[in-house]
Amino acid sequence: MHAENFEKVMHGLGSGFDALRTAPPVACMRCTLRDLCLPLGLMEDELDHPEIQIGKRRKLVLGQPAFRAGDPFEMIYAVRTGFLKTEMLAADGRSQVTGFQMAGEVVGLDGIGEGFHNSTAIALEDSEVCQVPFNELEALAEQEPSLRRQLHKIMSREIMRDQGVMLMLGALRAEERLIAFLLNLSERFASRGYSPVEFHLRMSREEISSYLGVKVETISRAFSYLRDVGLIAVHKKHIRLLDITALKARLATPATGKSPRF
Amino acid sequence: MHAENFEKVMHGLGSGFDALRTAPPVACMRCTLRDLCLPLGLMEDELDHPEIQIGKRRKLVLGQPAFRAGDPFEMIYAVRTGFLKTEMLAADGRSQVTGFQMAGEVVGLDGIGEGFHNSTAIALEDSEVCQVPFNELEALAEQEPSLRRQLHKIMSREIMRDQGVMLMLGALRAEERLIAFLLNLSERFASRGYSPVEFHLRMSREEISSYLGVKVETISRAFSYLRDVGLIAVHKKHIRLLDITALKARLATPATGKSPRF
DNA sequence: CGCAGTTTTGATTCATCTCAATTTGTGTGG
DNA sequence: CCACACAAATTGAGATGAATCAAAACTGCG
Repeated sequence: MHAENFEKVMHGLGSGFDALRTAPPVACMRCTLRDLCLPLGLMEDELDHPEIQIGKRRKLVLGQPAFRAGDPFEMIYAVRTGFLKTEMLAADGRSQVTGFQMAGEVVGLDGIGEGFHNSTAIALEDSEVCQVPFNELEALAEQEPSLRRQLHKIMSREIMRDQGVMLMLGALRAEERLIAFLLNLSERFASRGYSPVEFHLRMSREEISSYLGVKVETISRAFSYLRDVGLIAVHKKHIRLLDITALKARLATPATGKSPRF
Repeated sequence: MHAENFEKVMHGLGSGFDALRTAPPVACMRCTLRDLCLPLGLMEDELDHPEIQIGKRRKLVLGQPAFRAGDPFEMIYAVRTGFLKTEMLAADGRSQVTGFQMAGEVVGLDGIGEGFHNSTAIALEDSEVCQVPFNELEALAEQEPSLRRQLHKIMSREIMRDQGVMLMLGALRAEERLIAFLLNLSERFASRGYSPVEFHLRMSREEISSYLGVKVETISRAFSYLRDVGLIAVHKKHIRLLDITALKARLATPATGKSPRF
C-alpha cells in the first residue's frame, strides 16, 4: 500500500513523567529505535535532557491485545520488537484489519479524538511495545518543540498511510492489492535492515485478506498465480520476491482497466 | 461513511501570528464556526485572549484548488462555507477522491509529515476557507493547552475517519457504500442544522464513484435501485432519504455475504 | 436550439465471491 | 514420536456483482 510508511515512531522506556528528573532504566536516547522514534526530534534540540524517557516497556504474547476498542484512551504504543495488527469492528461484529505494525511503528493514535480506542491492537507474535502515556507526552511535547513536531509528523504519516490504503482499496484489483501489500512489506523490512526480497509473513491469509478487502480464497489464488508466473516463491508464510521490478510494473499499469499503483 | 465525523474544526481569521497582539478584523471568538473549531478549546482556558486569531479567510471559486499535491506544506485549511473535495493522485495519473469536506472540517493535515501536500483540495462550489499557517498554529498551541488538545483531536479524528472509509471500501458492496455515503452526509448536514433527509449533492456522480471505489455506472445504477425500491427520491443532485431506518438496516446486515456497517 | 458533458440504461464480459472438497499444517495426548 | 483432530490454506466449479462497452436520455450553456 502506499510508497513509504516506514513510520517514524514514538516510544519511550521506563515510566512516568518525572522521568525527566530521575534517571530511568533505559533512556530514549539509548533506545534501539532512537532514530525511528519521537526522540529523534528531541535529540536535535534538547541534548540537555540525555536521560529523557516516557512510557514503559510491556511484553505481549501472541494474540494478546495492547488495547481493545472501547478501552479508555490513555496510552499510545510504539512497537519495539515483534508484529502487531490493528482491527476495527463493524457494528455487526465483523472486523476489518486496518494495519500491520512492525518495530518502530505506532498504534493507538485513533483514541485521541474520542477518549477511547476505536480499534484493537493485537500481537501477531511475541512482541514488546513501549507504552507512552499520551497526556504526559503532550505535556512534554509542550516543552520540546522538536518532540512536538515529531508527534505531529507521526500523526500526519498515519493519515497519509490510511489514505494510501484507501487508494489501494478503491483502485486496485485483488492481485494488485496483494502485490502492493508485499512490496510495502518489502520496503518496510528493507528500511529496518532486513532483506527486501525474502521475509516471513507474521499474519494469516485470513488477516491479509481482511486487510486487503477480499476473501481468503481470492488471496490464496493470487498467491498461487504470482507463484505460477514466477514472480514470487511461497513456502507457507515464507515469501521470496523473485522480480521486484516486474511486480512494481504490474502496479504501474491500469491492467484491465482499474487504476494502478497503490 | 463511519458514524460521526462532523469534525471539530480548525480555523481562524485575519492573518499572521502577531494577531495575538494586534486586534484582527474578526477574531476566532466571534467566528461563526467557533464551536466546531480549534478555538473551542481555546476559549475554555484562555479567555484572556479574546481577540486571538490565526489564519486568514480566502475565497475559492468552483473548481479552484486550496492546495495541490506537491505544494509545499504551509497551511491547513478550515472550510467556513461551501464544499471541498480532496483527492490523491496515483502514480499513473489516475486520481481517487479521498474525502468531501463541508463547513467546519479541516483539510491539509496530510502535509505535516513530509513537508508538502500529497493530496489536492478543490472547491466543489464557491467556498470560503480559513487558511491557518501551521507553524504559527503549532507555536500558539504550545502556549494554549486546550488548543493543543484540540489540534490533536482533529488529527485523530481524521485518522478515525480514514479508517472508517477503509472499512467501507473493504467490507461493503457498491449499493451499501452508497447508502453509507448518503447516511454520512445526512448526519453531517444534520449536525450543522440542515435537514438530514433532504439535501443537495455538491459532487458529481463521477466524484462519488471515485470516492466509493466503484465505476460511475455502478453508482448510477445504485441510485436508481434505491429509488425504485422507494428508499430515496432523486432529482439530479437533490436527494431525499425516504426511510433512514430502512437504509440503516441495509448496512446492519451482511446482505449477500460481505460485511456491513462499520 | 443545438452542442458538449453528464447521467442513466442496456447487454455482455470478467473478477471476485460463494459453496464445497481437498490438502496441508499444527497442537495435543497417547 | 506418532496419530488424531482441528485449523489454515489451497483448489475447483458455479453464481453473482461490478466493470466494460455502447448507446440513449438528460442537463446545462452559449
